[in-house]
Amino acid sequence: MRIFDTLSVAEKNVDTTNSVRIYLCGVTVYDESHIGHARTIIVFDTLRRYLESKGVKVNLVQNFTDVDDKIINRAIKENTSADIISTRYIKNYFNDFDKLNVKRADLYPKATEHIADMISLISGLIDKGFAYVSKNGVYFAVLKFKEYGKLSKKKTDELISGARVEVDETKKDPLDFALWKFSEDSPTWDSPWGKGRPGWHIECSAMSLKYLGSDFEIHGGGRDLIFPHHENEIAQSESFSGVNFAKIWMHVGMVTINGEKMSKSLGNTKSIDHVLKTWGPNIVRLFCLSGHYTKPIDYSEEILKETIIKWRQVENCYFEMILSDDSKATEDLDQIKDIMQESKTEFDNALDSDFNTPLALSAFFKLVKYINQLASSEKITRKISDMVFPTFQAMSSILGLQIVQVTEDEKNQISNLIKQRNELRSQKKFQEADEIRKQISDMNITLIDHKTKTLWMKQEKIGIEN
RNA sequence: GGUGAGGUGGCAGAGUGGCUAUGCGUUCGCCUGCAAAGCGAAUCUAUAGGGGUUCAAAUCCCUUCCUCACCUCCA
Repeated sequence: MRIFDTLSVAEKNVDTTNSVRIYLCGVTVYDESHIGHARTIIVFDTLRRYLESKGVKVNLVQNFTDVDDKIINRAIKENTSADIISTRYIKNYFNDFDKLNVKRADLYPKATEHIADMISLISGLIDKGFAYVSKNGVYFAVLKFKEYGKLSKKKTDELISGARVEVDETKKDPLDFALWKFSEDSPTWDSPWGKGRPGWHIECSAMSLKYLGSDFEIHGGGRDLIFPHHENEIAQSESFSGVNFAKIWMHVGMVTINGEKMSKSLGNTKSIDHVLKTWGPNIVRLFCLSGHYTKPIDYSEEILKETIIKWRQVENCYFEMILSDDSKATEDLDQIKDIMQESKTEFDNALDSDFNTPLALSAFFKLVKYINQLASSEKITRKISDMVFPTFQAMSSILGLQIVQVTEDEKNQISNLIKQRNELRSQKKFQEADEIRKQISDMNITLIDHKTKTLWMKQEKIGIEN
């Protein structure tokens, strides 16, 4: 599998001989998550599912930033503690992402639980001459790290001339960034240099080094983290360890709305709670995977509505398969097998080639469409379904799609009602038949009358349609 | 201003030299008691503008215009 590496500006092979270690920069827990966060996390969830489907062991670590000025400000505003705020939004995070069918990472380290690791990393950097103590805190001396700017392709002299660097007289150089900030206001921790709290960047260096080592396979996050966050992580980590940090830097494009980046500061976000209520998890996942992960995708009702139609086709395909029977239709198993395998090969090849999910989706939909074609011409049989179903399931599962499940009781109840209805239809008692259809539709079941049988499917309820 | 990524049919979105994906939409049709869903056919023959290289370019080179992101916290 090849993935585009931001650092070398080229596709690189992911080494899957041992386990694939992935560090994903998670969220700062001071507010609800939005669909921008969801995209990045769904991309990595799908990547992880794909690798695991190939039998590759994945070790995914995703942090929570639970010490930060934004959290503290929110706590002050609500007259409560930072701890209560971060706990609340971590809970909120899991609630959202469980609903989005995102598999839990192997580990969710929190910054506040790794203060000691950060302190020892900072000490190491001071000892090696890369960091110094000043009046306001401990700073990383950017110019000591010769390769600074290699990820974001920025030159240090141009950065200095940029006027927006924080003015702080106590720093030796305006580019230097804080590893530890002195503070008397809670929350604070003791350190060899004085009471305070860690800078943002050091937490990811400390936690990734601790759990994944100094040269793990993939470090990921949103594109907006390239500078300064990931640039600074590289400076810290490589200065400390003396070896190259992550092998591949994988960055996910932004979700835009009306062509503009979705962000808290612009106030144009769509919360996960909102999109789940409006579109549901499957539509959101399909949407997030509908463009190549390196490019921006635009959130618009028009596109999301289009996605509903695609999702209905998947549902249709699923129910056609699970409810197929031994009709006498002629089968050409070999041809069907070829089409099925072709679709899966295309799917895998697309993902192997820089995780091209839109191309993979088109391969998946080729199979879906083909099955629906067979079904439409009443050519689908139990044998065909049994053959195709595992491949369909494999792809759905990699994409993290979940079709509404039905119980045996429901199945029996529905097939009884359908029998009654068809009886009435054959007697041309259409009004009564329609009443039964209404009854069935109240159970969220859609009927499809084929020539020789009536198919039913339990469709996901999509908020916007009601 | 600097750096990076882009500009593909009505829309979304693949495609790094030749075979011009895929999906949605639109029109007509099949199926149906009606519907819904599904399916079929047709439609669109697109590659920001201008040059160039080549037998051949969306794909390579030059140039103009435009968009977005980052340069401050951000997924």
